[in-house]
Amino acid sequence: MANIKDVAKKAGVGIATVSRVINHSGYVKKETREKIERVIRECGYVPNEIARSMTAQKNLIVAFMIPNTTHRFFGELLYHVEMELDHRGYKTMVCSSSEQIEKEISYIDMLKKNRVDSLILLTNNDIEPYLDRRFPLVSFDRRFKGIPCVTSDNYQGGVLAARHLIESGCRHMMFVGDDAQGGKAEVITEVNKRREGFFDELKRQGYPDVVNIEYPLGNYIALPESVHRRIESYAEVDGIFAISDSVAAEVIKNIERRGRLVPEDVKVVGYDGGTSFLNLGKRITSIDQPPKEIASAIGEVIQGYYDNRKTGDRIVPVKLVKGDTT
Amino acid sequence: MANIKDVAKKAGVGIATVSRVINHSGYVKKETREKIERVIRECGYVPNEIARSMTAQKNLIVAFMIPNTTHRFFGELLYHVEMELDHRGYKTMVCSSSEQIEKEISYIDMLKKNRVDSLILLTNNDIEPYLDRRFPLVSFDRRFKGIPCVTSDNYQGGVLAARHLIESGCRHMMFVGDDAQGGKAEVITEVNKRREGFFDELKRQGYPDVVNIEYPLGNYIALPESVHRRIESYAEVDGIFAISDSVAAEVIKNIERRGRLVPEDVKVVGYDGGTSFLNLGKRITSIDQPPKEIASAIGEVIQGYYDNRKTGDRIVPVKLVKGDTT
DNA sequence: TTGTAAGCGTTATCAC
DNA sequence: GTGATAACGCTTACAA
Repeated sequence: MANIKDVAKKAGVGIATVSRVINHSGYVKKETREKIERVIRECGYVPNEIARSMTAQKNLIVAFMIPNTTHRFFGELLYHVEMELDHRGYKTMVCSSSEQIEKEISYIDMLKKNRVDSLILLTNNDIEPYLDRRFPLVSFDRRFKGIPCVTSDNYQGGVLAARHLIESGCRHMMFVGDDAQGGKAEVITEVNKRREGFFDELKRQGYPDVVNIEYPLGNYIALPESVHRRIESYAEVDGIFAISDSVAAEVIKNIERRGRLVPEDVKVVGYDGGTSFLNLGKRITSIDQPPKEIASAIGEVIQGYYDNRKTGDRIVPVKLVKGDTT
Repeated sequence: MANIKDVAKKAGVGIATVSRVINHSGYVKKETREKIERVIRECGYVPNEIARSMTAQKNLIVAFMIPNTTHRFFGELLYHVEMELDHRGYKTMVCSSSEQIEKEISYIDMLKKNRVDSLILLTNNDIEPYLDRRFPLVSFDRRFKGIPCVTSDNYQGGVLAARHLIESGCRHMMFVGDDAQGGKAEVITEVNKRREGFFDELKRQGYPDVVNIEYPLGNYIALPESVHRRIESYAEVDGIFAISDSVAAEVIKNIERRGRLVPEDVKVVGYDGGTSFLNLGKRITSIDQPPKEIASAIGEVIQGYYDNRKTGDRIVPVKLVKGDTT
């Protein structure tokens, strides 16, 4: 591959002039420029980005640390984040952690190594001790002191779910969701606010007795059989708010397997929305947290770092989208 | 951040010695090494990977060009590819194309720019003119002359689907799938072999009349209403093979909406399998193409390039996994 | 064993 | 307008 030196030699100019041409910087006589452009075309020269990163001291790569890309919402979020960053001229490095803190730490280390410029955090592990605020960090759905946080309005989502179930005539409510932090007291994610908002609103509206089904964070896909048994032991429950659409889908499947009908006997609201469960037989009524807008907010924070602007937290509004399960 | 020079100065040695220590290369006296290691620890020195790439002329980054990460199978495949590559010491850059050839071309250009070392191709566009065989390329589900191809055994998948439907008592078969190449004659993907295998096997077993519902490639998610109408116009059909699980899900939903039952009236087989539709109410009988093994095959090809070994095509076996739709 | 110095391919600062 | 030349932070001959 030809490099800038070859081009300069072939064009009979200095490398600085070639650099000016490819960067559209500084003054270059028209003829010189045209000559150089011709040579560049002739030898198919393309500037080496590694060398550029070397002098620029940055590589325009953003790492996205994510539990997996298998979970529907994560896949969607990644898609929009990549689009957003690409649009802004940055590349996205996927970093699936499989929820393992060791992998997460190794991803965080990429910042020191200059492998990536910045990092988007999405985790339920206790990585606080590994975070160095001197690096450009953004966190999704989780507060770390001094690090900008992007999140959907989880609390409001819980409130909306409560109101909707009440309006739909439900009287005995239940919340189903993992405890996210897996018993680790240090870890509190914004996702917990879905539960809080739900409980608070129900209390305000005169429904103080809500069943809370909480279980350790699993693999984001299947719900343990024991959880299903706990759910069905509350025969009077007629309104359920599940922490995510995938949990909702599992819950619905199980309820129907036991012979009760959704939404006739039990109504179910999930969280995530979007196209997540578009081709599921039954469309889940869900609190819609728009991945595109979340990605856009994340993009702004990242851009802020590149522009030496410090940005604050961003809470993205949610709305309830009615489906076939309420 | 401290660099190798700082470390050398603080330790009172030359930078070459520090380099030897961090790379475990060459001879270094024990005491010198220990001294350097202490200094490294003290000032938290970590080698700059950009600079390393500069000399190494490679950055250990692999680009994965993929239509999107929203489609369940793609999300899963990406997950396993990233795991596999990470395991081998390479980083994965996600490159969602949204099926746009312009984006794909810009991703291919990253090779020339040294932004990535190699590229995994997953596309239905006519990118043949943009591929330069001097670069390390791997293609998934698509043959390009001179480029190693990893694919599941699509033909065999079609055969298995045909046999299963016959054994399940179906007599009037249908294939439903996009034409992938969108009418572009130049583009023929391996995915088409699902159709071929299905038709061939049916013919061999004495079912020459198969309905073929073909439509232009869309967004991988929703099936156009017109396609649903074409499907239902064949009232005698009792066995359907869909090109993917997401298409199968759409087809099933529509059939049931019109009042026919799956699998009682119509049996449906999809393609992809895995955990893709795990939390769908009804589990789809599907040709399982294991993303983990595909990722592993891709990893081997990539590794081959780094080791200066040329690898050949890899066809990953598939199997039919019975669900609730047949 | 260890240090000096020449790359790696750019960008940017100076003189001219 | 333009061309040397010094960074950028590392690896690796080659000397010592």
